[in-house]
Amino acid sequence: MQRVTIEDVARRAGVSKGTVSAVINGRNTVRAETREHVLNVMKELNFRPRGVARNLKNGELDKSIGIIIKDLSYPFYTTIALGAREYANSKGYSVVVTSSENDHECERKYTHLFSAKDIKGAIIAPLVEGTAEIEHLFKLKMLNYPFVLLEDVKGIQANVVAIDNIKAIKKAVKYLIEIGHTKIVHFAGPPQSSHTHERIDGFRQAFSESPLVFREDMIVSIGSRHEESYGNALQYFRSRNREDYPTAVVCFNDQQALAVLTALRELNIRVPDDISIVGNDDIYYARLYPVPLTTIRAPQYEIGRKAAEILIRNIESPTALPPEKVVLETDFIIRESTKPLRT
Amino acid sequence: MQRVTIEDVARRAGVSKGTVSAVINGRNTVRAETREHVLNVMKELNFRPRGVARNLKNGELDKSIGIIIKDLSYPFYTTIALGAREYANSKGYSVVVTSSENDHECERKYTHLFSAKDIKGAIIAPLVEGTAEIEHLFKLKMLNYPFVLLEDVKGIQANVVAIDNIKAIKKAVKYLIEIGHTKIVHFAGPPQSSHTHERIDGFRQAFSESPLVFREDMIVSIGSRHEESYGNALQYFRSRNREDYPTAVVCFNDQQALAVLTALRELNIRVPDDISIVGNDDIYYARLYPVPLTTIRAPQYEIGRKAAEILIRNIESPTALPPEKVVLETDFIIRESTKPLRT
DNA sequence: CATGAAAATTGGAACGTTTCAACATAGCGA
DNA sequence: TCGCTATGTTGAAACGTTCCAATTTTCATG
Repeated sequence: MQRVTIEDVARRAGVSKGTVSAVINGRNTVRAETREHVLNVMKELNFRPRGVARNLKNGELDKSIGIIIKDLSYPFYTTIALGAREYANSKGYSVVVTSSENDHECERKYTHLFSAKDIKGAIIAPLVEGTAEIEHLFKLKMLNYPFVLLEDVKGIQANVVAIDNIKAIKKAVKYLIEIGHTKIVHFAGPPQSSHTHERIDGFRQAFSESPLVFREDMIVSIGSRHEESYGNALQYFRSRNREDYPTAVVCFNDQQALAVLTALRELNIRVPDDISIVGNDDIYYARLYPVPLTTIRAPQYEIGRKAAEILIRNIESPTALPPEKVVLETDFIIRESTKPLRT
Repeated sequence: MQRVTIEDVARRAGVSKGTVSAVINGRNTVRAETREHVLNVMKELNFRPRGVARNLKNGELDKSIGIIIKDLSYPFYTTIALGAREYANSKGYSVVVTSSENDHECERKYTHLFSAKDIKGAIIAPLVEGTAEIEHLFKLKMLNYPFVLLEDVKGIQANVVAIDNIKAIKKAVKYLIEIGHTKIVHFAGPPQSSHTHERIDGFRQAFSESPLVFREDMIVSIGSRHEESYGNALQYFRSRNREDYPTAVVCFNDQQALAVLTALRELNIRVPDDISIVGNDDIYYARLYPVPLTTIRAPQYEIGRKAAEILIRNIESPTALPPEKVVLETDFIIRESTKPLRT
């Protein structure tokens, strides 16, 4: 079955291609009668004009950028997308969002889609599991396709907008130590995120810079998806005696922290009276919780905005620009899920 | 400044267009030396191949659909998007998401973008404020561009996947009446959503089918964005005496309900002891709240999946299909934010 | 009815790639 | 040295639109 083209419509309607084109584009040079007739034929043949061919002739008319995030339902990422959207809109760009849902193949597929569709550039939250599934990023470089990464990826020179996870976690842990906690645990995130590893490093470093000693069992990998972290958290606490509980937990992110809070409620462990909890990201919903979460605030909106700014600068530059790397500051926000240890 | 084309690269590199094309596409018919050289020239000229031209020659290679939601940070919509994504992926389609953020102009712009980029079809959560800002939908129809709406839009024949808001709200209100409530109020949503109007209607009808009488002041429009609803809710309760409080509130959606809960906490009004609260949508985060929200569960995932199914059927059909309209059932989920009125 | 202006229509070039048959070259064995 | 392959490279046609100068048709007017 062949694609229906403007030519088929023209032939069937007994007019020229030019006229059909004029109808499609709503030009007022067409007699009402002719227009009607052509529209009918279009409908009859179920003719769908090929956007691609229209664009080709017209040159660059649309300005658009794409974002590939990891998890469409995690507000951290959608807020970044909204920040990017704000800046992009102010420059006349449209923004389309796409989510890899932690699947490498999807990430690859979407970078391809973007360049194939002439989306002018991309902001990518890259999956960095293991070593080198970054073939597709090299391909983008070959095509001189502008992109900005939201996490550093080893082995590739590229624009990056990131946050200083190590510094952020260190600050949180040091605070907990200051207010008297010694039995502190880090619930770590999924292995395919560079955030996970950086946060673990920060946790370690905080200890090595304190009088306390770090032990391997202070790092517990429980994931960040709700069901998973909820289950793991339940199991973690159930499998040990009350006196072996940590007095403070630093969570990988707020989503995980909410799962942990849910588990603790289930177990009748009070926050912050029995255990202090620190989140990470400062997502919107964590603020609404009746015990508002102490957390590390990542400037999500700002991350998106900055990434869009760099991206658009690169898109609009006629010459290749040297890669930029921006590290944004986090804030440590003390709310009500942490409190000094009673001694 | 002219666009750099493959021809420029070829000329500068002293080879033919065909060879440059072969390099770009990683064909192994090119001598390593030649490849290097061409790549260098590409970089030097900052040559970005035009995806559009590549697609034109190749015909239909990509399968992709787009979704336009209203609010990227509201989980109700992202969950729908994930449902659509699941089905679409199973059929080999990519999915790009876009958000109108309640702006008509954005909605229009994105429908245009999708058809211009040959995204094969769209799922649209339409803004239906007032009467007829639906020019762009008619344009899509003219282009025989396949789309599915997530709310009914008056005046246009189209595929729709929706939920029965009226029935759903009636069920909730009747339940509240059954368990003894008489002073019930509906906090209504923003005017540009058809959900708002349908839910108001449902509320009214529940009363007209009960012994109780409906009064206009039972409908209070407080919006659904957090800051706005939070502020309005605070003001609502502050501006009247305790004995005039409703004993139950039916909220427009869960996001609004969470804002109301926050306001009530602020005012030391207990839920459900002083006031029962019913949400709507059953978003993920409302479940985590320590007083899990009684709510009307919209089958978000299913909505997305069904919409994608209809959309793809239309995309793949060579002939125009008659519009389909699907209404999905909601569940009324009783959790802990409602309780019988003590008498 | 002839005329000229206005309105409507036509058709070929152009957009920037890919494709592929044809051609050129290099390397090798006899 | 001469074929013969295998390997590289070329260049014109094709993809499906839009554009626009040229042409035809319509219509009002005297």
